[in-house]
Amino acid sequence: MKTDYSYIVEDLLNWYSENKRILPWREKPDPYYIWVSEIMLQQTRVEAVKGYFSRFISAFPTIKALSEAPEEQLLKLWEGLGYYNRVRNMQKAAQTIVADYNGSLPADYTALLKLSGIGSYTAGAIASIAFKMPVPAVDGNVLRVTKRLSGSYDDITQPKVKKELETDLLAVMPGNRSGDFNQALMDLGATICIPNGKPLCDACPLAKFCIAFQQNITSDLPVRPSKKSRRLENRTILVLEYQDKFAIMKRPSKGLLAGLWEFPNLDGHLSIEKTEGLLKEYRIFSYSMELLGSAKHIFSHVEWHMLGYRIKLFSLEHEIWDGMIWASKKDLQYTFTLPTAFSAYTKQIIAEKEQHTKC
DNA sequence: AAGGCGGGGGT
DNA sequence: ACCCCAGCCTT
Repeated sequence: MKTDYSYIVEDLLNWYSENKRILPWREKPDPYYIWVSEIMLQQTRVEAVKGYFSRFISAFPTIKALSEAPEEQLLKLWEGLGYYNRVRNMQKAAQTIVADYNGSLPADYTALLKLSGIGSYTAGAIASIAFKMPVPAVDGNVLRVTKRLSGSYDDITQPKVKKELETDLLAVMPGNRSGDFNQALMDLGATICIPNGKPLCDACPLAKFCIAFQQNITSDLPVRPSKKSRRLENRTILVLEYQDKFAIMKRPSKGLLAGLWEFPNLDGHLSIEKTEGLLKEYRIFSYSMELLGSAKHIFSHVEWHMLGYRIKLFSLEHEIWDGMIWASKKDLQYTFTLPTAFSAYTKQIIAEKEQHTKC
């Protein structure tokens, strides 16, 4: 079903000229900056990205610098932002750009789309904002705004629905201000036609065109089927300490939190007795143990209920687990990337006063 | 087409 | 609790 959006263009652009948000990546129209911001913004709110963007650009001022970065440093700069494959894909794309495009992003929608981590939304955003090409950039904001405008009950999780909208918007892209048009839809979605709570239709420049507003059905749109429920996992976290260093291990290279570091942890909630038994199996006899209490972390599709033990070793004669390393407090702060899931335990360590074994 | 993949803020 | 966020990749 085709929908005509030509009637919104002028009012939307006028509204954007007066009301656009001031954002760090809007200060200089460098395609590299636009790209970094768009990757960070995938499924992530503007407010969360602000603190990461400038630090990342300072650390890697050019695509070449990004292409050569050590993975550990990349992940550390991404720590807490989530969806860590985004930054690995971005580096892979940076290497392609250095090899195939002389270190500059191609001003070509199809070429952008082929780069790792760039889908139809991000290709459209870079092409229109950085290169002024007349292509749409359809994200969650744009889907919400347009489905309310047209009063459509389409399921916006269907790829077909997004493709149709891209076609409809392509037909009305303003040739001279395509980037502004795309960003206007997103700013409107983020500040007026908001996702949670009542939209601010009184302040909306498009209310006079909006079917959802006229029919008072904004709270029903857009339509998105409810998500699958999460599965619960109980885990036991071992904060092993020896001479002011802490045991950490690298997670597998695939799956949840791939390649990040973590405290040794086990499936299920282990009692004190079970944990003592486990330590005996590993031939650890000289230690003190303290119950750290529980912590919860919610991912989109899993929920961890964690129980922690702080175990201070008084002697260490042998390896405990393959691949385990001992990290100082500074290493935990500045070098290794630990997911936020463990923050209840890491924060406690970082906050402790420096221990002085001497004197 | 469906599911995996983080973390946080709003209601 | 449940919602969704400047989505993309793999299966």
